[in-house]
Amino acid sequence: MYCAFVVYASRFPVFAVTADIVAFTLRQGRLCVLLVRRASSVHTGRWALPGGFVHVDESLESAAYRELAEEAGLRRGQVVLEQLRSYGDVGRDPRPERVVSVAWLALGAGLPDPKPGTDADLAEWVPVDAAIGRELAFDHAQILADGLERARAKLEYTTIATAFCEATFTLPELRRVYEAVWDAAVDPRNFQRKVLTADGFVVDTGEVIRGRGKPAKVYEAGPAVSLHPPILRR
DNA sequence: CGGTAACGCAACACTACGAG
DNA sequence: CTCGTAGTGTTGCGTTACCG
Repeated sequence: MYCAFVVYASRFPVFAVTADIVAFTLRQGRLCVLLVRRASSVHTGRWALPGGFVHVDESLESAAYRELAEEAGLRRGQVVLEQLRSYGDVGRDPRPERVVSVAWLALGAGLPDPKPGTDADLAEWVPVDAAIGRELAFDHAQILADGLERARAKLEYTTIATAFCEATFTLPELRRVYEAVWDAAVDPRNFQRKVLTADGFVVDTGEVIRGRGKPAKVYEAGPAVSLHPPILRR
């Protein structure tokens, strides 16, 4: 267990560290971000990104996973987690101590409705355009904007888009991921050619899924992590 | 028949590069 | 420098296929 009362004399000012998470998922074809309504300490009642203080005996990454679990009921394995950047502007937190936040990007496919926990009385998936319109606590609007840009850029150069899909998917489903994250239309003809020429992006399972039109081929994520050549935004 | 997906073809824009 | 060419990427059109 971590000890809340550490008797320690430092020659340097003591900083507090938090982990804040920009968690994205797709719901009804729209890119949504996880927001919680703060129930404790400062900015009570304001919407914010899920997050909280890092314990002295846990890693930064573990703290991010723990906050996702505590504030939204999300488990490891449901999301892929990547460090976004850190935020340390003086005065970014109204509390007396200096608070530095290490922000994380979490991506997951069809994540379930969040279950609010300790530090939040309400947690929900909010379409990103609506989330940007809310007055988020702290500098979370900036963190959200940075996370959104990171996610958009990662779709260009990595195979991370498959993290928004189920284990198997069709090319139109994958294309709708790009369209939702980029908030832009993607040409189906060119998209298909780019995906299939990118080495190891997707693997044909040999199955087809019968929907309204011609049966769509079913693919699964390939072994590649980075995209060669990249699929660029216009 | 209307809607959707896969596919083939070709025109067009843009860029890089070497020859003159 | 200009010009022609090759390569790459974009866009549009038509065809085939399949389902409700």
